[in-house]
Amino acid sequence: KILLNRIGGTWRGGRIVETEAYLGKDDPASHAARRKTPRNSVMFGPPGRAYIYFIYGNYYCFNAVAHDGLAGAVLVRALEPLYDLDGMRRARGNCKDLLLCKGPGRLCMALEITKNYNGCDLSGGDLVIARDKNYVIPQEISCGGRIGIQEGKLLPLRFCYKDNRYISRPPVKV
DNA sequence: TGCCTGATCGGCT
DNA sequence: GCCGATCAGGCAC
Repeated sequence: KILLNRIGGTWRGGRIVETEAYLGKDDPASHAARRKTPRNSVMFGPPGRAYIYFIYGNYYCFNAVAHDGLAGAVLVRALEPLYDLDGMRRARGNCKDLLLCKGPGRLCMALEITKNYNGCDLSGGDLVIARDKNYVIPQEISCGGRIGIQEGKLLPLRFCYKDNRYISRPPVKV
């Protein structure tokens, strides 16, 4: 799929090449591992919405809510830039094109995704996940450990195109 | 109330 | 590979 944000009438975004799954109470790394709070409430709601949170005092991370009836979401960790690269370059400052969307914080900067989008429906607004019309040949997808966490790090819940140059880090064996 | 940790990045060594 | 910036949430007390 592709992730797009319409900014000033221009669609900006790219192909989703790296994701991580976060489950509910059985996943200690998930924000939904414990009770529902104002911060994580979107993860407990209907699927197809954006769950966006602020992290490390500096960055945003974008997730798509997944399960219906169960808490869960998919973190989008990297995009292959496809649309409005000039807009991404402006939003990211002086940065190599390879790095525009290479990481969850970076892709939110490039697409100007902030907590203002938390809870929005991803199927028909400005921020959308859409079918990739240029998707042709399925690349090999690897499955491994998630990045940046301690608890739950042995669960094989990170998925990325194996040899895509835009993924944030190589696959992690678990 | 206070302390600690974290789904990160960029700069520096 | 290491480290600081920077802050919200979770938890102990």
